Amino acid sequence: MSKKQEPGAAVRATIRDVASAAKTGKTSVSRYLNGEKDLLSDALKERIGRAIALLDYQPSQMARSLKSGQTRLIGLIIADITNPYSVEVMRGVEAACRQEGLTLLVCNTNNELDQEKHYLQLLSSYRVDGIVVNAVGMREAAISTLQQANLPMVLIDRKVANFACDVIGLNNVEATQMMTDHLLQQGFEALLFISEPATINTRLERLRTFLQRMQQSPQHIAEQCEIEISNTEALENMLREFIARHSDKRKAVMCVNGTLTLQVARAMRRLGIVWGQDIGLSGFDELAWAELAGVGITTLKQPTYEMGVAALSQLVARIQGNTDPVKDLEFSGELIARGSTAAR
Amino acid sequence: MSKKQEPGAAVRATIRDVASAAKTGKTSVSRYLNGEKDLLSDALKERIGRAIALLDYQPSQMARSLKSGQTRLIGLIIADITNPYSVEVMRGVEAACRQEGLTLLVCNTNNELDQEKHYLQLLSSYRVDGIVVNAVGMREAAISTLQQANLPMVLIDRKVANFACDVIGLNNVEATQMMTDHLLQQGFEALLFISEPATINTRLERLRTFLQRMQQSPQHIAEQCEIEISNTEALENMLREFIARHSDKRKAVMCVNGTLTLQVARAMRRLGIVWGQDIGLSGFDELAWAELAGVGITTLKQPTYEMGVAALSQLVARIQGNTDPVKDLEFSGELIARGSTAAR
DNA sequence: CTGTTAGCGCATTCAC
DNA sequence: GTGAATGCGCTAACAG
Repeated sequence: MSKKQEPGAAVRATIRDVASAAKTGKTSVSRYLNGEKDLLSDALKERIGRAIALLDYQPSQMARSLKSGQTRLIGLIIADITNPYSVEVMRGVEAACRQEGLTLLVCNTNNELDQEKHYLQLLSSYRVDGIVVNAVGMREAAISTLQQANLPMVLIDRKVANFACDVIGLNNVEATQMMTDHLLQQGFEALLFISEPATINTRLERLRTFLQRMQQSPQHIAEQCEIEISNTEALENMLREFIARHSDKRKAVMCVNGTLTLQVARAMRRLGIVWGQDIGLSGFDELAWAELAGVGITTLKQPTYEMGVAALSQLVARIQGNTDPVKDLEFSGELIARGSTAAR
Repeated sequence: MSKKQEPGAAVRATIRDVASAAKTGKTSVSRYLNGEKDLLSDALKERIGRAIALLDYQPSQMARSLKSGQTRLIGLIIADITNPYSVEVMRGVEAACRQEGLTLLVCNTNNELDQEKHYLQLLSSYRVDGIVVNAVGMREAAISTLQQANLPMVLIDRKVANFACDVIGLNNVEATQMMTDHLLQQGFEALLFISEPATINTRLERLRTFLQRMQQSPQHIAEQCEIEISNTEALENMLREFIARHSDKRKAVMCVNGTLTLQVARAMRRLGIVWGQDIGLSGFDELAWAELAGVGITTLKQPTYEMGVAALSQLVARIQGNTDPVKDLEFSGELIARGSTAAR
């Protein structure tokens, strides 16, 4: 039973190898790596340093974490990495992690509950110090798993029912009012709120606020619909019908998020409907290409980066033992008006 | 010294706790979790199952991996998560991982060499089974680190000089020829190749092919320039001058990647230059909004998802001990012609 | 069928 | 200053 090795698996030097190569004990090597200080004689330090370089030794974080119980790792679970919104938030979290000397591990759940559960489980079992979660939904199935893993956690954008946890998100009421008021001010008379069927609080809050606001202007028409984002046909029909229904009025649509805005714009393009002319178009989430699409698309920009930073900051506080009551951190959005909602 | 606990850190039950709660030994619990099979009596299985549920026990992957030396973890290092191209590749890698029962950990280096080194080190020290890398650059600094970590690795898109490693990428020669030929066929007479200064092979190959192809049509003008993506002013000047220089000719630009195409389009918009009319516009990488930007932007679409799948597939082969000579897997791109390069 | 034992690689008392 | 011994949580031989 000599040092037989698998074809691909290289031999990893251990602390023991280094110790014997440096003709010393494991303790000194460990000290060299951590405490270091001045507890070692120069001669020993020299020998150990050479041995490490020679063997290309890398301490095993596995073993190290097992011993210490600390990983300095943060998990970020994202529902849809395809969404630029999420990516921007991630960048904020990442920058903040670096600041704190933490390392970020990102997991994409692809909007699937199974995956969310899997990653939650995984990160927990690897004993990350904390998790930032952009939850898939607020259905019950996820909740149990989330509660089960009782480690510091912060939610982003989407809340989870019956789960007490800090949440970082947009001030949806304020934002939706801004957007609705903007459309009304620009002279639109019939408004359509388009959303996906997902049962997330973000969608519900925006929709509710929209409807409430519209009730204050009974002379205007408020409609809403839910469509599967991938069902292009349904989307097209919906737009066509909305326009036909209000042929004599100035119409506008409001999309609940950026991904949807993209699909709606595409559908309009296919149908030959021109935003800013035939119809008003606006949506939540800023889009990098918003100004390039025809006369430009009006968006509601979220301070995504700052939100990411705030999420990590709150998480770190929890990790450090902060036990204040659960907080709901709401950020203000910014309306960026473009040609798609220009007044007549 | 009783069970004193830190404020935030919850007590995690260990296998020993479960064993004693179930009035049995650790081995049986371990068996229950792994081998399971039918080595356990029903009564014992019952007891253990209850104990696990009661204590909310979750085995520590740390300890488990330490013992087995296997993590079933794959690391993905991405240079710029902001780039939709990377995200699409990630989705392919992810799907393939799921297929193989592997778990993907994503790290974003933000195009910083330091971060790349850090993550490489980290993933290696956590003994992931393999790494898929979208390298920051091909400068020497990175190479040493890459070589140091001698664990299965596959490169995506960008090669690293002097580092023998499988690479999955686009067939840049073919793709560039397609794009160049397309522009010439559409009647453009002066072509400008715009790229970022980064020293990555992808850029160089595309540029080289472009210049070579243009040499075969001496009657046409070929120019090239490098600009910092964040330097909007330089970009605008460059465009203005190119247009002024060839006022009597049909002109077109070719952007080396999608991020750049976005910036170029923005700059044109600011300058009042209309693509498809004043100038031709095309770029590598498909863009979700390409058809929405004015008359549409011509792009060269890469089979990103498939590339991600292929990358993981090759990595798995290496992990399983495949020692074939290093491969260069090149995928064919697809030219998607849109209004921005329409013939007169 | 089930429990005891011995490490995986490392950090850490505690002696020398 | 330095090193031997112990245990983190878990798996796998090896006995009963």
